[in-house]
Amino acid sequence: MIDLRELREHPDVVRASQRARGADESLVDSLLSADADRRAAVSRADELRAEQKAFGRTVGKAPKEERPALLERGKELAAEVKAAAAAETAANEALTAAHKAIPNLIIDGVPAGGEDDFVTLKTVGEPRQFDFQPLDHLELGEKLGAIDMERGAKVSGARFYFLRGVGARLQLALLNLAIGKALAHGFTPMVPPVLVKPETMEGTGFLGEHAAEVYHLGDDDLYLVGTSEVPLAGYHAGEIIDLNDGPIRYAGWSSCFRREAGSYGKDTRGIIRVHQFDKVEMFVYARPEDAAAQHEQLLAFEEDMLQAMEIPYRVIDVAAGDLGTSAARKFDCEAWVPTQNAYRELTSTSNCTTFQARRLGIRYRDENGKPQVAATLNGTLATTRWLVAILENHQQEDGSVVVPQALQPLLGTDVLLPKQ
RNA sequence: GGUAGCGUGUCCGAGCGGCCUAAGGAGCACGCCUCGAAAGCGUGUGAGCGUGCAAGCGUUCCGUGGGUUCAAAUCCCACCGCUACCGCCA
Repeated sequence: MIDLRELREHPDVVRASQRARGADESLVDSLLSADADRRAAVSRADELRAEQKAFGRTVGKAPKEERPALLERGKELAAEVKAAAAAETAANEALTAAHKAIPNLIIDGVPAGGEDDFVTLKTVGEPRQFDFQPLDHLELGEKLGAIDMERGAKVSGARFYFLRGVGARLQLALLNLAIGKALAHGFTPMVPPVLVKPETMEGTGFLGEHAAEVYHLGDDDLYLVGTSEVPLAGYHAGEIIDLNDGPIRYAGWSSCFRREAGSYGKDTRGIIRVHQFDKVEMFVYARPEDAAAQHEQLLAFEEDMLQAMEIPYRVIDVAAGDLGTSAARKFDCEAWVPTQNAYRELTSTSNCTTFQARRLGIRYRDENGKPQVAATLNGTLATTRWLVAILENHQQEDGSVVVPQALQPLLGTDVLLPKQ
């Protein structure tokens, strides 16, 4: 949720943000009037409650014979207070609805427009020229005995898979490397719950436009997380955290679950787009003034991992209309996938400024000891999808795959060989 | 899953219908005392919302949500959590 004080003082900034996102500008005026309505309702209810309270005290002190008359007036007051309280509740609900309808304010410099209006910030490495016909990751994975989609489908359905043998080991090595690097950067490793309560899922903003993406267990009213961002953001919900020693940073390792509703027919081959995958995710709580610098750092850590995998990639500044509700800015790293002749997203880091923390009630004390809303950020350090880029970019003509140097100690080999 | 007990401020803990604007203690902060410290003494010590330039004022918050009442931390109902015991279980 955006800052209402900011909205009252600079509604034009909010309008401009909406415009850049291609979102509805009139929502800004709806929110302004809902805000004014609520404040009027609060004032009225407060006044009536004060009157009732004072009156109630006089009843308590009054001599018995005067009470019946006073009780009469008391009942009237009670009815008025009840009505005013109901009006206040309604005004609050209307405000919340209008408030949730507006996505985060974009940061200056974010490109306007939709999915295709991103700006490429840099390109690192050269796409490799093959002197043979490269295989796609699934063919390679099958030759290596690393990926089994058919049995994944047999056991669980479409978009499920087994990683086996060197495939399973490759993923474990990759995620371990990510955790090791995170640890070296001062992150606290976390293995979070992957089932969360409605209020946690709601608070992180995933039940808005992405509601159809989320698995829900009806019998228990719990949600399967699509990223450990959800439990890691919920971790400090409702708390006043201590940021005096700098940002609080976690690296979560979890399985992630996505329904992939609406993506029928897209990326149906292999493990690019699946219902379940594993991920190491960075999550940062920071003072708002430190958020932009933290964002740059998260991006740098992602690039460091990609470089360790020796994969060509580019970094894009995602356009406003493609940011999602909570993000004020988002950088994606896209790795070169040879058989698709395209860059595909491997990491995504978002600066959510105070938007997510406001909804979750995450605050810190400023230098005056006053509680202030914190900023939150997140970024990907490694996922199952990385295997696609690793396998394809490092394949050799005989179907073997060279292991990136950084993973060799973890795998105990410098090359993965096809099964005979 | 069942039964019982319990959920109060940073923490401990009293309170069991109106004087709760929440006792008392601990902790913390500041001041006095001291060469310095401890002890002692004094003062202060939450969050949200509204209003105001501000000091302040008003209101809400005693696990959560409903209800009873002129009036609820206090009574009633439901839910959640914790603890103990019983049952079941990888």
